[in-house]
Amino acid sequence: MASHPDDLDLAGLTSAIEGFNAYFIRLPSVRRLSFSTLSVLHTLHHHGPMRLTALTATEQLKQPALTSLVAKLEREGLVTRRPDPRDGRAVLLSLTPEGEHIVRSRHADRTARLARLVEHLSEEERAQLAGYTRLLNRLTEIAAHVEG
Amino acid sequence: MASHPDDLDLAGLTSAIEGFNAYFIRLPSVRRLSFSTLSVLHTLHHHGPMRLTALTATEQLKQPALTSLVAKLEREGLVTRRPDPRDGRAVLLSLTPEGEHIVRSRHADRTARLARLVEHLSEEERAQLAGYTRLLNRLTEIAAHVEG
DNA sequence: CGGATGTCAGTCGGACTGATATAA
DNA sequence: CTTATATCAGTCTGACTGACATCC
Repeated sequence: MASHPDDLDLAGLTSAIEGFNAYFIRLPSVRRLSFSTLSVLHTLHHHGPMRLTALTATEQLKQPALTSLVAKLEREGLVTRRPDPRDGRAVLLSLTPEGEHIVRSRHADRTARLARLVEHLSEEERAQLAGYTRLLNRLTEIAAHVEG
Repeated sequence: MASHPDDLDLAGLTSAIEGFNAYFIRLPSVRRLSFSTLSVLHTLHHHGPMRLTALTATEQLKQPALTSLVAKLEREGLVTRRPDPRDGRAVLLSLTPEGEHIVRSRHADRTARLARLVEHLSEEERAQLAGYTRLLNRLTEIAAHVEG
């Protein structure tokens, strides 16, 4: 007799995600980059050019903190700031090629680390894993709609 | 003809995990607790009593930073410090009931948030998701062996 | 003028390096 | 004596609150 779909153990799944993340998040970086810096680079990479206020919504920082962080990133050549042609008050932030490089490089490192883990899985488990990419993207999409 | 197991797109899966984590990590907490604090509580919860040096291995902090962080957590009643009976130099750290409560409470919040997302999945997707728990735990276990 | 966007000033907590006490 | 464990002192980065300039 097949198990009922509602047997899905949400607390157990949550624990599994928490445990895997504790491993997956840790990523020694050559340059010492703060959590906030990496989060800003990640957001700009996926979202494209955006204004400072928009970043306060996704990052966990207030406006003044972002002003100084972005100023520092500009000095380091990771982010460019240009005035918004449509709104004289606003500035548009984008990644420089070097900023893009950091995001891609970290992504590549994570992919390589994941590859080393997957080597130890069975054929069956690898096949199962392949289906989770789509499912995770579904969940992220749903999260974007459900929350803000 | 079934697709070959090696069709597993690791870069795509990595992106999916990164994207989902960007959502899953964010968790507004009533008390203002730093990332490091939460990580220490999480580690002590899962590992049980351990000495300060052992924490420097899992957390991304040096010894002096942990000394002051733990001192603060002790003042706040989240962690207890007692001398290691087997080694006069060392102290053993454990969570107080209140420290345990924080970890459990955050876990419960994440479970509840996940539940709200899962409501929007089809029966088929929910069934697929159920298998993910075991697979993630496998990967975490492998990671513990592969890395240090 | 009222609301939104971003910056400036001052303060504070949290992490680092380097040096130090104590026990194995 | 040497090594390991933890702490103390001083410095610095990064985030906050509150006040402010600028543009819609």
